[in-house]
Amino acid sequence: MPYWLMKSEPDELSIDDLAAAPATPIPWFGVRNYQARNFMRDDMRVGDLILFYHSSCAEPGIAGVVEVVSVAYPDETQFDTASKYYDAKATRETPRWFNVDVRFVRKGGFLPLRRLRDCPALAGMRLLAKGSRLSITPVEADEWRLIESLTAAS
DNA sequence: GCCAACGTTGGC
DNA sequence: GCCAACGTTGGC
Repeated sequence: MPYWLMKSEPDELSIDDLAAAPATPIPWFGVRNYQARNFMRDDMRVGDLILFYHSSCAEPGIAGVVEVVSVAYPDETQFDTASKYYDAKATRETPRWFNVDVRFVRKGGFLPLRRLRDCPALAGMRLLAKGSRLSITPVEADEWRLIESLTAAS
């Protein structure tokens, strides 16, 4: 079972927002990076688990877990001229951008980025790679297990 | 607000 | 296809 990490700015969508409507599938719209899109479109499967990461905020870090509940389908916002995610080059015949739906699984003990960096066994995480800005990254099974244990202990 | 790093665009 | 310019991300 593959594991992932997805970044969200808590001002836009936080773990508490998700926890407030736990059964609701949330379309992960607005991804406008080809690598991140390809992960969703080509590699994500229903049931995959995702670390939910708070970025661009006072305390960045892992805030919880969500799961994939639909395979990827065309991101509706690319067709919406009123959306900031509108893409004039996308058409319904040849959509450019895709999103999966996710659903809340749990809110964990908050695991700050600073603590991830302190952990030698996590040094290889894609998230921590120098200059990495990808909003969706794969997580190795051993990284996932370690993060689970750190989260449980915090 | 700063700035390093990266991705995309577009002229040539 | 190259690459400079520009825009964005995201920690600090």
